[in-house]
Amino acid sequence: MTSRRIEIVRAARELLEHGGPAALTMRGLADQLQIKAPSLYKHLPDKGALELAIVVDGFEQAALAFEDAVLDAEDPLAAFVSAYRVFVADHPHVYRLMTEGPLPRDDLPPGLEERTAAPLVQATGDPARARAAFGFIHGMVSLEMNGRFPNDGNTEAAWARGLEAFRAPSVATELLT
Amino acid sequence: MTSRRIEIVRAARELLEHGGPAALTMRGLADQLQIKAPSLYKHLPDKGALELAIVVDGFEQAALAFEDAVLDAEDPLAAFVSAYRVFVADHPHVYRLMTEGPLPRDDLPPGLEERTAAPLVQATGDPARARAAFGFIHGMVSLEMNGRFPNDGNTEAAWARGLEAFRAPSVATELLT
DNA sequence: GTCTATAGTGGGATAGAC
DNA sequence: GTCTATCCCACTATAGAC
Repeated sequence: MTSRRIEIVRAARELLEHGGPAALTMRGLADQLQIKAPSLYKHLPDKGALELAIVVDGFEQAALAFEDAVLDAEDPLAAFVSAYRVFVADHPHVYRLMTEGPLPRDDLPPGLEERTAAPLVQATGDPARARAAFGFIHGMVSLEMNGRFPNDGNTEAAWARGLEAFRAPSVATELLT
Repeated sequence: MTSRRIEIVRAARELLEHGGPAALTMRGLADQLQIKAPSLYKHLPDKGALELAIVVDGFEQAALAFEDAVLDAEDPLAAFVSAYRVFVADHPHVYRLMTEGPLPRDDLPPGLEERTAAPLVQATGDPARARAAFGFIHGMVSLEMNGRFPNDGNTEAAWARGLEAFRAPSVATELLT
């Protein structure tokens, strides 16, 4: 029924991923679909709805990837970070759209944000540590994405430091403190 | 001689800070200065040069603030973070311009980037730890700026965790390990 | 579901006179 | 250093026919 809408959103996402935000225009999207721009408005109220749909898709895909990564992992935080970095590397512009600017929480499917965050909370074992880890991970991928780090060995070393700092304490470690 | 250019850049910065990136247009800037838009092009080649000038100003101001904060501080990392958060809170849109997208390194005054980063390297005592701390700090301020965190107590707790994790080891601590 | 035609807005930038 | 006049571009979105 609304399968046309799904096709449109998927095409929009490809356009965004390949050409960045500047490439995501109603005209360009219509061209890609070999229709005319005004036809899009039969399926979507406006451009904001299109961007929101891309963001929701992104969160759903990320949630699945994170859940899968943490499941049965020996080191859940390392597994989470690895999955996170893959997601960002594969869809940098979608990630930007998901994280830059305010999040339209009221328009997101209920529970989606929490679901996406849950694997990290599990991997860190503590809400405050999860938040610190989230800051670290988001900052690192953002800076990497924008080419902010020299290409020496220090970036991987920095990742390792962060993992060490925010990993949920193991039983053995807890006995020692 | 080029004092007019300085006035223009300052007005542009105010426009950006108060109205966000959408408010920074050549027309709006001209209005603010009570001149006509084409006159701006006698002082600046194009809009890119204007944005670059704002970014350079931002780095210089940040470098000064960071250097001053770390100087003689009992806890240099805490002092650095505090100064960093103040800078971002005071100039969020300038900070965005400075950090989103690639950095035009070749057009920056030589040494400015290094100078801005130096206080953090000093406060962490190690390049890899500095990079991890930078990731953490940038991620935290970005997420705070975009209203990504619930307004519970966990955000300040997360800041404290990060400080603890990336602080340069004190002599006393080193003797214990 | 798609089209044509078009409105309406806003933006960056140049030429050439004063 | 500023002006007027203007160009050219791109975009979102609507009305109404097929």
